[in-house]
Amino acid sequence: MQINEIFNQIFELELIREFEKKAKLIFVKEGAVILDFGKTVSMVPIVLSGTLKISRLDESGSELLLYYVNKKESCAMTFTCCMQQFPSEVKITAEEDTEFLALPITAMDEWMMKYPTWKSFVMKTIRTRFNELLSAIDQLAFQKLDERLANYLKEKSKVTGSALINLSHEQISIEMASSREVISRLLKKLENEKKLLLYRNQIKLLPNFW
Amino acid sequence: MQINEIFNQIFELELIREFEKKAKLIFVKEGAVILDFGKTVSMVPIVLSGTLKISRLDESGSELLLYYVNKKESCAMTFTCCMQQFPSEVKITAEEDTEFLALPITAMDEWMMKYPTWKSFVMKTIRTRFNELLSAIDQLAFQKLDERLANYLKEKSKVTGSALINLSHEQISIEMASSREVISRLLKKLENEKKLLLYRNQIKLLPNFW
DNA sequence: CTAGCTATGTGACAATTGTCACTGACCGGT
DNA sequence: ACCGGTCAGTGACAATTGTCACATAGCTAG
Repeated sequence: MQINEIFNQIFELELIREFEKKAKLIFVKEGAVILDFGKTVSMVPIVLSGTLKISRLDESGSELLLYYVNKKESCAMTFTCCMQQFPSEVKITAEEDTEFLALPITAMDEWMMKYPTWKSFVMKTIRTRFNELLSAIDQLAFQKLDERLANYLKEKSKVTGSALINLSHEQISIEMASSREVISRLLKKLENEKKLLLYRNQIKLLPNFW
Repeated sequence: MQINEIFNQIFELELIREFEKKAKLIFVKEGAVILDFGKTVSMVPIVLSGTLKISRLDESGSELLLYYVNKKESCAMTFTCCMQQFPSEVKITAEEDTEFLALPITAMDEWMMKYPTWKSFVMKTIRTRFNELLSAIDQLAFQKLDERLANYLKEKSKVTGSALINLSHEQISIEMASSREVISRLLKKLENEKKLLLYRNQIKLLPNFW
């Protein structure tokens, strides 16, 4: 069975059975909002295929990309929020068409006790997400926008597994909490340096970029 | 007994007995480095009195204050690092003379299983620290330096419980990953707005500041 | 009291980023 | 092929932040 195939290297069979019994399988289209900022966390997602995007909003509507949740991964902040019934501090969006298991929050605690693999999965998730937030902080505090942009493009390329990035300059500027014109300028600079090619709604990273 | 007094509202007696048996009581002077960036985490601190400062460094030696650990609190990142034996991503310094318990990392896991109050303490710590990192990100991404500075001063004042802040402009600029002259300028502006008074190595926040 | 260190104040200027205004390019639907 | 919308390019300028140079003030050890 599909779920089994995906997780049998990570979790014990018994836990996978629990997934099959208690989790809901959900399919969302690219762009769908799975959990909005401030909403109550009602489940913990664990991705089967596709990618979820975790981002932070401020009052004025600006956005900032924090990290991606890929296949076999989950989001640390839903763990900690849900275990104590707090509203979400982040927004979760489908970066592409995505299939995930919605784990019931009521089971989280029980599974932590019962399944060592689940506990270590939770701990590992928390640790890696902490590090991703620290990395976001590093970039904001210590790097200039051009370095951040290069990094952003590398991340996108890694997530999609392609050197082609299908985004408008405006979308990029939103995810980086900057402005469209600035991003256009910096991209143009990178194009002049022969590191990438610009098209409408698309950027092609050249070998030189890496 | 002292430890009991501090923690008997939070933890079960049996766990406090474990503290007394297995934890080491450590006293450090202001400015002491408890754990340096990249070093192996050898214990989890839990503060009895005073304050620890958690900060992030980059390669070039710049620093950025992340958050404080006050009385009865601990640092989430040492939990997750130590449970899986990873090097520290942050630097821990004594913000003032501080007394803390050094909990043995070997006991963390066992206590999580055995003491519900410990488990919920860990979860609560992780959640609040996540939120503090998110708040740091918010400030870096969405706020200007003058707002960040005002916020920084408020935090300092809250931690020390005083409207007098004993820091040079240079120290502030380091913790905020900015430069001395810029901080001087912004402080001067705040002084002109009658929000604070500037002295050598000291800043006095006025009622108007809040 | 004074020499010397450290802290602060400040003007001038540079670099980075953001904003505004406008142009033309591209693209899908008719 | 044309229309209307979205997207990208660009110059001019503003705002923010960083850097440099130097002056001055305050503190402390001797």
